[in-house]
Amino acid sequence: MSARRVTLTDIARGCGFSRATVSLVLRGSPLPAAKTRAKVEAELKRQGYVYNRAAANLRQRRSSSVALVVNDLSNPFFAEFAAGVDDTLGAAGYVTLLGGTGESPERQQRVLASMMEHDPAGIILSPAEGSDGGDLRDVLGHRLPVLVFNREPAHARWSASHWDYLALDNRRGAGLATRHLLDHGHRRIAFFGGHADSSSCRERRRGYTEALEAAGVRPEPEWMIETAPTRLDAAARIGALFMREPAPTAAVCYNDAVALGLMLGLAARGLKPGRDFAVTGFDDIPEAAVSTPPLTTLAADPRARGRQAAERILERVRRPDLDAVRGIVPVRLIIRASSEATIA
Amino acid sequence: MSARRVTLTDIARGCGFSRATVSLVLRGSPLPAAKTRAKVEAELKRQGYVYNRAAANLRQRRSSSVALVVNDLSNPFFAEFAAGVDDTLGAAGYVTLLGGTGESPERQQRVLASMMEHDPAGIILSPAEGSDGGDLRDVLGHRLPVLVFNREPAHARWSASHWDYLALDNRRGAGLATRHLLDHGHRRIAFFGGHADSSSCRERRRGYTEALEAAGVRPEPEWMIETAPTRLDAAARIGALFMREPAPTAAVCYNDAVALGLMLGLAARGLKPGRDFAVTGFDDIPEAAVSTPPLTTLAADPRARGRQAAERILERVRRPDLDAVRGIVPVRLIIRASSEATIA
DNA sequence: CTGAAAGCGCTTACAG
DNA sequence: CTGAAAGCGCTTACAG
Repeated sequence: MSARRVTLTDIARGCGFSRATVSLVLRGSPLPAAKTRAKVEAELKRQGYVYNRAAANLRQRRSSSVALVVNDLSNPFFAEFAAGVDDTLGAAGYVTLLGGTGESPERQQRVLASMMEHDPAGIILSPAEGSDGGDLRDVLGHRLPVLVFNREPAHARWSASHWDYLALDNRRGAGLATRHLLDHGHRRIAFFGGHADSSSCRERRRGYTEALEAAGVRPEPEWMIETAPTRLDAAARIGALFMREPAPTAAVCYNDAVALGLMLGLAARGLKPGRDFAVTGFDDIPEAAVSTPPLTTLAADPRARGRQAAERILERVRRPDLDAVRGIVPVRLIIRASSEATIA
Repeated sequence: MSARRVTLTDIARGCGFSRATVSLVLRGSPLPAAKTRAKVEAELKRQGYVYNRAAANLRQRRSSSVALVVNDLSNPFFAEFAAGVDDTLGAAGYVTLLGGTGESPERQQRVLASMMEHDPAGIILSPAEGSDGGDLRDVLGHRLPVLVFNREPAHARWSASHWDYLALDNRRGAGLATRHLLDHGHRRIAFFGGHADSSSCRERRRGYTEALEAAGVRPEPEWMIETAPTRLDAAARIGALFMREPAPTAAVCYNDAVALGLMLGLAARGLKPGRDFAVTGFDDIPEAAVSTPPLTTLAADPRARGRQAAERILERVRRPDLDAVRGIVPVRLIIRASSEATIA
């Protein structure tokens, strides 16, 4: 099973050249003579040589990996994002170091510390909910290009730094959804789901509030309802919408998972979403197209976002002097039956 | 931005001990005196030292990574699997090297070659469709613990080797679905979707055929219909089911994506799945629970499979002499409305 | 209990 | 055009 790994020294011995010459051949230098190159290459093949990139990186003080730390890989939005990141990194000759945090800031610290020991060239981080900018700074240091995706960690120490930031246009997206419901005649519109202390939830609530106010509708604080951003918790908290008469006739949901949970909860109460109550989501996960009824939502093309994030990080690896950038990605409204409920 | 990284030598200088002593402290050896340890640890903190695991691995001839190469991360089944793998590897102090192949055997060869240069301790591979066992052997060599998940590559050179294999009980799963439809009174049952040359499709077809025969129903070759294992292609090929009278009244589908595509196609023809035509899937992806109607399917808990795969690989890393194992994972039938169509 | 020296598998000036 | 020597950041016998 485990014979010793073939090294450059074995090749040099095998073909009678020095290790330096073999190294030059390996990396395609024009220096070695064609005849030398051919002999070395034959020997490489003969012995089944595999390049040891870790050793090369150590000597060259470079890195050929980028860390991707993601809050929840089982969410299709982040899985697509990860696929996009890996596409672009792979094409550029980098390998992706994957780490999942399961939305736990403590676990995130451990994962990041472990990543740092593996010396990545840069890091793409979709922070766990409740991440603290100071803690992140402590573990990531000042030396490494970092791109933060999707959520802004709490605390100013972070924003004062030189990290890139890429996020969806949450405010405008929620505004689009809210206006869409207003256009269908709704006036009593709730904002359902999400944790009020997460940056994306705050921004979406803001877009919702602004759209209401622009239409002359006064936002009702009781109708901003917090839930965990999951289907289960959303379904459990649906009662909060109907505490008082008159109840809302529509809800802008924090994301698709929440919207799907809300639709299940409505059905359990004998209300048919899309007919008796209008619902919108956010993310356009695959389930949105096949739910009952299909879900009106906002699409952001997470795979393309992943590619964009990876390109940006590679850019900063090549040019560490580059200024940090805040990228806001447009989202587009996908209109489906869940929001077509009309007002009696 | 980029001051030099702090090394063990810097720490040794900073606190007046030798590098050897600092190294012992770092790795928690009992040799250094408590007082020495305290001084070294203070200096480590003061300078913000980060361990360089690549250098340590080089010296120790060990590896602290495991490669995870997956055919399609945007498929929630594999995303969950990846999350499970990463959970277990992370808890054991390993980092996950992620690589996606997009179902292309050529790209898979490139990704695997790149992984090999990063010297993983082992590799978990969910092969791209059409993978060749010989090609895999060429790039992976004989030295590395390998676990193949979900699909069996073509060619005997592979099976003669010492790789672990972990797959769902495709045969029994398809048999369960087929018997379920037979129990509902169906006799004209198609097997819809998948590529006939993939191992999982062959096994599922076999389970289907055996269940029919056990019930005294003769399988109809025209009703084994090939498609790409995607929603889109399945929807496009639905006509093949209705070429000839009498047409089937039910279909065991290769997987959930195919089943969802079939249901869309049925609806487009004015047939209501679950009332006019019975459908079953395979995988229990999240969409299965929220489709119209909800999809009867087979569940295999991909996250638990990922953990299982990672544990197995770590076991073989610790004990390279271990014999290869073929693990067949049970699946369970989840009954939902899509299969409740009754026969007139 | 601590330190000097060699070595993991590469690359990089520098001679020749 | 090719080779001998030093060094990347660690660890590991071996002295003392």
